[in-house]
Amino acid sequence: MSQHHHLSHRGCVRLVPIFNHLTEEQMDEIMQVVQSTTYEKGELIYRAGETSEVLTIVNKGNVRIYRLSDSGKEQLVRILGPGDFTGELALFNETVHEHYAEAMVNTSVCQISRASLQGLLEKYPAIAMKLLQTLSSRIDESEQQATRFSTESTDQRLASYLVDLMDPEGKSDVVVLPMSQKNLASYLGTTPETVSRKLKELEEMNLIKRLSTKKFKILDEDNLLFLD
Amino acid sequence: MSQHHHLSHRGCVRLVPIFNHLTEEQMDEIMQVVQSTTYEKGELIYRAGETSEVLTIVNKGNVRIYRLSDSGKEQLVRILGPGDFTGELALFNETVHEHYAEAMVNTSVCQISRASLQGLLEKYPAIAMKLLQTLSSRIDESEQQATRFSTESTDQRLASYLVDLMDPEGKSDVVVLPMSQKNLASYLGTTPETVSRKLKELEEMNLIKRLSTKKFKILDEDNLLFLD
DNA sequence: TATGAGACTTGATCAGCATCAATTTCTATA
DNA sequence: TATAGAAATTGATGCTGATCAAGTCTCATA
Repeated sequence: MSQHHHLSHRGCVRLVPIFNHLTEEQMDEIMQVVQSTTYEKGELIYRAGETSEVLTIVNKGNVRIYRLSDSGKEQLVRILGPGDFTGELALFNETVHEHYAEAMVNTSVCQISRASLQGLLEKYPAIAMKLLQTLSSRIDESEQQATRFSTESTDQRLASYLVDLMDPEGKSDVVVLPMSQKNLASYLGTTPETVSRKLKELEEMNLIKRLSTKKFKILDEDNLLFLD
Repeated sequence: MSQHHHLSHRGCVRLVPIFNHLTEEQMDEIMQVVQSTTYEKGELIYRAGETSEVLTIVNKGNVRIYRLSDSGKEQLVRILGPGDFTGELALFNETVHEHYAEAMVNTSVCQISRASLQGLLEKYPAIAMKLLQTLSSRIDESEQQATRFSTESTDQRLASYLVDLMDPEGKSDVVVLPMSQKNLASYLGTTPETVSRKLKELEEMNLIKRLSTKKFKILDEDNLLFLD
């Protein structure tokens, strides 16, 4: 693991929703206690089974969070971008990680220790509220994902995913897959072969149009959500 | 909705992990701000789409939390018992509920408003830590559930579920299904017919033995987790 | 710009499980 | 304890999507 301590934690603190509502002075105070670290593409930030004393916040780059099922199959849980954090389970519950966290590209993160965070929470209850908000939303997303797995067909999951990718303002009907079809398949709980076939089907039904390998135009949002 | 305000909130506050680490005086203080309410069997405590200002803590009884998928199918998310709480998404994020919460039997709950809770969090940061712990664990459970849906067969999910039911001390190898096969099917993302058939298969493989309708003896824990 | 490795596509096959339908068993309550 | 309504079982059938295999395409790098 390559660690470089430098002075640009500023981004981290300023970036994250859990801190960026604070005043300048307060953010400066937080910067005192965060540690900056970088990881090379492919490096693991943590592994399932390890303990840890820190919350990890992505500053620059992307991190792939995945799980192994009891039977050893890999499932992509989510992809972190700048401002997202991970490691809360091991941190708050003082247990081991259940995930693997892997840098997808060269990535810089900030880390804050349990003790420091606890101090901040006591001093600034607003931070706790932000954390509670974020975690509640994550529960919601994860439950929604579970519900989709258990009640919807692969077509529908893929179609919902494409619609979710559209920018919420609806300004653009062009979406770009943020990951390979292999990772997408893992995220959607299917295989790369099936993703490829289903994308083709959706195109044949004139619901989407492929613009390039990873770029698609959404032609008919309503019917995408109404498959079957 | 039948609401009875009475004086026995005591149980609620004493019961929940998020409060029961406090001193007697502190718990008394909290009792001042919680409201007790009862729901009859079958009553909805809240619906998806509603807003709400309260966190709901189960005092006595059971509450079924379920979701509807985009296409309208019902999925059981979890079942609350005494000490469990719900409503955090709508409360913390000031959005609408994404769930339905239904009393499975006559149930009494305590509710605490956003404003009161916020006050408590500021005064007692330890409560925030407990909430963060609980929510982190829930994320973990939900992600694990999603992973099981996406990577494991119905047999395996059912078998894992039975093993999870065993008391963690491993003192007893007899488990009792806490819900109907219909609800279990919904929880596991399958159909009642399939649950029935798979239970029969597991019994024919001598991995479990049915003692009564809802009671099973686990004969071979290791192989239950090693199906295939 | 050549080349190899990984990403994606396409085809053929087949197992798992949903669905529909018909009983049988359980259980709450009169 | 009788009985209706719900829950669970069992059977028959068909579809979805996994798997294996054999390509083709893309792109980073020498």
